[in-house]
Amino acid sequence: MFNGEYQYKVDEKGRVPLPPRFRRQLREGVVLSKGMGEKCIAVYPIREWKRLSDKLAEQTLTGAKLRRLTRAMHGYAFDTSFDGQGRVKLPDTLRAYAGIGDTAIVVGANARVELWSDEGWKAEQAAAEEQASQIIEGGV
Amino acid sequence: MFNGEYQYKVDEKGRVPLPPRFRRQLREGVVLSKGMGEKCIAVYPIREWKRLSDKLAEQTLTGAKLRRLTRAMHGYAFDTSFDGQGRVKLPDTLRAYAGIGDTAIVVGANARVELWSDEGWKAEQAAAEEQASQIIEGGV
DNA sequence: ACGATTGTGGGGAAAAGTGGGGAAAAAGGG
DNA sequence: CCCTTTTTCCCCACTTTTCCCCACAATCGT
Repeated sequence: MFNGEYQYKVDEKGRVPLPPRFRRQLREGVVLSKGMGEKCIAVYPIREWKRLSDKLAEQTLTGAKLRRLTRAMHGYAFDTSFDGQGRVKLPDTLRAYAGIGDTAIVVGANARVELWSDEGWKAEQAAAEEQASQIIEGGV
Repeated sequence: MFNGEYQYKVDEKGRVPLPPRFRRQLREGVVLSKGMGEKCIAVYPIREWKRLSDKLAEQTLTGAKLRRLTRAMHGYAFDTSFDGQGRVKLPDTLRAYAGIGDTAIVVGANARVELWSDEGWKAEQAAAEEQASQIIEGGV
């Protein structure tokens, strides 16, 4: 269970610290991947990643679709771990995809962690707030 | 289990490095073949190749179909290994088929590895992402 | 106020990416 | 069949990048 929002610098070597509170749950390894749909990097504990992977594998898909899904899942995935200072190196492709420059917003999102650029996160926040108010107005 | 996306140069002798993290799983030998359906080169660990090959043999397929599949599988297959620097020589036919010029994208796709041209991979990315988001939105 | 933890930076050893040389093998022509 | 030419394969070498460790300063908690 991850929550909270943290801002960190991305150093010249492309490393981003993970919040100390998160580290215990991520010690066994992490998988970086594209945030599905959103322009961010998703960080999964290795176990959670396997769970998702298995779940998708259960889907009975044939031929081309299965291959595509496999590619989408594993092609963007990158398993790694953090260094002694609790930092992970971001692969260039993912960093570019999320538009992360020299600062990154680390967001706890329940079972996963997300990494955002400042601008991306602001936009997402705005969108989320908008949607939330709509739902609340509507009577949930 | 292969994952991640890497870009490499293809040198003048047609050699492509395999990502170091893949090498241990490929040390016993690799089989290069046509990506089934897609315009890429599939790279299988020799064991995985044998498994697929056996699976194909078990299938109760009638004459012509079985022969076709067998040809498709083995006709373009090329078993080889990588050199001391972790590079494999791409057969010209496969290289031409995948449209690989002087750079190649190496993609981990679970049990196999795929080699793409820059353009081919971009196109496939778009298609795969589209489909994946549909499946994910709809299911998990 | 003090100690422990954390954010940030950087140095250095090791590994990886890239290119090329030369021997062995294969192919081709006389 | 043999010699020449080309290709293949293995190894060496250089440069860049990566990874792991140490260090300092700021912060937090007690």
